[in-house]
Amino acid sequence: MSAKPKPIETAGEEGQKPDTGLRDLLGYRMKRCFNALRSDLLDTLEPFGLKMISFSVLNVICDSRALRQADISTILSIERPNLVAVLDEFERLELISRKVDPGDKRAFLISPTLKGLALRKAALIAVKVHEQRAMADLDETQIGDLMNFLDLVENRLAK
Amino acid sequence: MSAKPKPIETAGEEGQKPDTGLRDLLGYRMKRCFNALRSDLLDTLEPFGLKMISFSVLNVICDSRALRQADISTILSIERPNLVAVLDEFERLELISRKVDPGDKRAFLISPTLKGLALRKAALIAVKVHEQRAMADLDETQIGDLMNFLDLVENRLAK
DNA sequence: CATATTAGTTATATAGCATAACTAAATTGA
DNA sequence: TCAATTTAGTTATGCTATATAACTAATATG
Repeated sequence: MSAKPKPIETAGEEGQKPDTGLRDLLGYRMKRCFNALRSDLLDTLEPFGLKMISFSVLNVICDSRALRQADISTILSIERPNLVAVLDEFERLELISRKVDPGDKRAFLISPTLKGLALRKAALIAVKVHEQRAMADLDETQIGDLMNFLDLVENRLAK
Repeated sequence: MSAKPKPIETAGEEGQKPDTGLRDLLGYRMKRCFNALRSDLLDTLEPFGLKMISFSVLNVICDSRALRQADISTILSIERPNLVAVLDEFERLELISRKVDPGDKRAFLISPTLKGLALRKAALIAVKVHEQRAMADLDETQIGDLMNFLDLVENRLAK
């Protein structure tokens, strides 16, 4: 199961990738892994004109209608200013609509258009293919464990 | 396998974090987790004047002496241009020395100074504390599994 | 109603990653 | 041998992602 290929690495042997010490660190492994995943995901999203953030934003908008911008920020843990350009672009492309909240004229209610819903559907399919490729060496149980471990670390560090 | 575990999501129940669909995606969870980890790690490294990349670079230099810059780039999977400023700063701070390779006058051999070795040692201790905090909810086996899973995903996506 | 808070925005800064193009030195191969 | 190619390091530059301060307009509070 967990049989790790312990590399001993006492002396003499100079491996081609002497990142030995760093390999013990979760942060280092996660950075490497996330980087590979991010790069592949960006390639996957490129045909849809989406990036990581905009993909996430579009998904949230499509899953729960009539959110306010601050809600989206909170849900995705992104700063409000960083959301504005994404929504501006979405609006320009007619993927979403901004409607003034009748009950609070400061706020906008964000809703997906049919075009937005269609784009998200298509992109999500592509992303799921990408994910299956990324996790091809893991079985269902391992995938569940991995997801769970990531949540545990994230929540542990949550301020 | 067509039975999608769709949580129906008709009406009424409005979860506080409706990132439902996204939660199924490894990329989304990993991004959130990595983000939390990265933020905490940056805080950890700040007293040492280090960032994620410079910390990694310093570690590699301290673990295997007399590397060329291109070796460091390859080991850490970073682009050569992005290494230059890091090494310039390290040199300025007298953490490393650049010596022309006698066998190839184009190349520099990078070695840590005593000051560099000391800084890396101190920073590594702090990082290990940070890591223990991050993984406090995981036992040894789970940590090993998590590391392994990350490697599997990274290697699967390696071009 | 005066004050404080909130929603969205603008401007700006930093970290990380990536590519093209340059120079000097080494390699190649005709 | 020497022209052409490749390689090591560098410079310049751009983009994505994240973060903060400060502004405006509207709302909430005391």
